[in-house]
Amino acid sequence: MLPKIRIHDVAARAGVSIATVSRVLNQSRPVAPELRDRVTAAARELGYNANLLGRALRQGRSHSIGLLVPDLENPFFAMLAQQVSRSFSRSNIDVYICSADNDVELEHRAIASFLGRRVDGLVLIPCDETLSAANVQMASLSVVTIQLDRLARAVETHYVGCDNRYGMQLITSHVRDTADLSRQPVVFVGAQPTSSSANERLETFTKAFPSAQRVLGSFSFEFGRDAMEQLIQEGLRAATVVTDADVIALGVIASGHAHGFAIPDDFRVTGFDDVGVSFLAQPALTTVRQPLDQMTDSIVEIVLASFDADSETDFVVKRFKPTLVIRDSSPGRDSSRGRGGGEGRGGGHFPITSSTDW
Amino acid sequence: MLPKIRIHDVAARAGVSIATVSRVLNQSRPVAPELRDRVTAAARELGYNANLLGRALRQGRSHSIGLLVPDLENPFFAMLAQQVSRSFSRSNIDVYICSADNDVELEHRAIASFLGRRVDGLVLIPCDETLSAANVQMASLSVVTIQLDRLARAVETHYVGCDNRYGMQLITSHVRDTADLSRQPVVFVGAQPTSSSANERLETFTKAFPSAQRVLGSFSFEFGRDAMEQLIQEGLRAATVVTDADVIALGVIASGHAHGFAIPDDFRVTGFDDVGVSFLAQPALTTVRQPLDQMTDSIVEIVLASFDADSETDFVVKRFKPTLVIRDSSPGRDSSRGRGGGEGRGGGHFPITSSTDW
DNA sequence: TGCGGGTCGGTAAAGGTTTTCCCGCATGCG
DNA sequence: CGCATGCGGGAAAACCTTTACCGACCCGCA
Repeated sequence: MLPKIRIHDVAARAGVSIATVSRVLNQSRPVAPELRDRVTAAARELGYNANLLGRALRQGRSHSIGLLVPDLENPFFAMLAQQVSRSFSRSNIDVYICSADNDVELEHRAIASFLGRRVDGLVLIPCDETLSAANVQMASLSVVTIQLDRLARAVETHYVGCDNRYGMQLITSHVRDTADLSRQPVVFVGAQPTSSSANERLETFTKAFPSAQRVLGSFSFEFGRDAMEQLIQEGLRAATVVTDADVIALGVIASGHAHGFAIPDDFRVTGFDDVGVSFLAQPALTTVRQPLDQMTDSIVEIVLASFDADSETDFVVKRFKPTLVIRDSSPGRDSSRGRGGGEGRGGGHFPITSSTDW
Repeated sequence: MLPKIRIHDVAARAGVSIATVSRVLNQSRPVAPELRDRVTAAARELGYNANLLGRALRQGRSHSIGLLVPDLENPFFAMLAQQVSRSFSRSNIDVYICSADNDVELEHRAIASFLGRRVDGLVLIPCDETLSAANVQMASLSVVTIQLDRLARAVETHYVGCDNRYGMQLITSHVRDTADLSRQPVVFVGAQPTSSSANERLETFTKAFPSAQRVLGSFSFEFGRDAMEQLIQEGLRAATVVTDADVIALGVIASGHAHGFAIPDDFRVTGFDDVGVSFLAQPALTTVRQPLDQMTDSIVEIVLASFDADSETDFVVKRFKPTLVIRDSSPGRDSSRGRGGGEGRGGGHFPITSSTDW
């Protein structure tokens, strides 16, 4: 490996002091044009790449933030991660992503590392509403911390997420309006309420359908499939299956198909999140979409604001309204459009999107 | 935010020198039991968290590696990223993930940042076989660099991937063995050969079916859908659609369904990668699976080896054999198992897995 | 009792950068 | 012509840690 060139080498080559080099490269103070040119030339010729450890150590800022997700294989978190990076790419802040692999212990290690490396901010999607509290707490004591999507309530931080209750109400209203509940009773298949999102969605569902059967597990394809498997085993032959995540819904649909049932004729199914694949499921999945770009843009805003304002500002809590996306897995009353579904998310245009007043 | 405690503070509290504290915390030299206890106690009480910037600066090692993926929304890369993290989690090396968002310019910035932060290694999935070469080159000059899945041939580095030619041959043999090609002619839908994976797969396919029609685009659901849309528009009514990625295949299937075709009766479809959702597509997708865990384990091995061996070792090139996973989108001759597909990847057991001698 | 060697603690340097502080020079104004 | 001011450059401190080096002490042995 090539010997690393230090700012000292550039200074020597340009025949100036290291202070001058630093000033030129960071434009932190005006430098005479001639020297400036000599320095830039020297830096270019040597292929100088500043040691960001030294810089960060001196400045007390690393120009980076950490993003910790519970699990990258969950397409919703992958989308979220991609979108966070994208929103920050316009600033000069690097985003570094870590996966906690759904393990509170790994989550702890990752946060400790991030803090040790002096990230300027931390965006966390806590694994567990209660067990992650200590981890989030640790983070928030050292650096501006934003909880995303999921919230460990025990500790006060900034929070950006969607209004899960509202989202689930969109679903339950839709179901009530369009399904024949006597023929297709409502069943809930969702994650255990160990995360705030799951909690809020489940709670809202239960309020709407207090006596409905509920099967609880994890946010995964496998659980959705297994839960449906179980329901069918128990003799269920028709239902409106409300889930709290697209990944689960996709598992449910797959299992339904595997047993020869028709969707939505036998089982109507709804999801949550509007993950990439959902619009090309068979049939395309009715779901609720979170405005990810707005959410992640507001994260950038919070982080940047925290840099200027040394003054202790209040914690920002942003809950974005999701929108209902009706597709064929649970069609609306005017389901006259046959087996449509070619519209997709590619063009960004969805013909049927309700945003019911609240 | 709390004022950060430095090693100096711990030393003061324990009534020892900072050297002693460092020695206790890193176990770099024996320390008298009594002092040791005083130090650990002090560190715990103060909640000391070492500044890893200072440590890295001094040691010349950051105990971290960077992983750069082209796009996290592509579930294959998300899987890969998760698996890389997992393989490294047993070592004491942190994995930091960045997305290049399919942009060679962003890829450059990300690599430069990683290098500036003095990562101990870099795992790269280059965006583009040729355009990324300069970026990979830059990385490989400073730090042990491993190209993963995709290869920018122009620059010599370690490489870990799967044998794409072999994988595509598994597919083409399977197609030849099981499809009625007079009724369902072969069509290829895949990514432009701007990445080595796409290139190798396309080339192998073309060798097997020189005169087959080919539609080229990008590794995305949307492209798969649009390509199929186009084919149907052009009058295609039945075919064996070979793709070079599951994401594309899923788009193809969706579009086929949208137009009322039956799969595999009208269109047989095959994928590549065996991404999480593929087994619960309707019908479950025939594809080729890469042994991800072996691949990422070997990455860890290469990185660790590069630490000990100061001697310049040869570049490691590992191509793992993928395995064919036959499912219902392109069933084998003995398609007696109805609409099976409930087996999934959950249990890790796949009844039909061929690993043809080579 | 004296001395050599081993053990362990402290002091200080080093790692690469930014930034404060100071100094010299030139310019402008009185 | 003298003084004040301002601009721009350099020396050195600071950020936080690890580690090489030194010195002190203790033990055992002669």
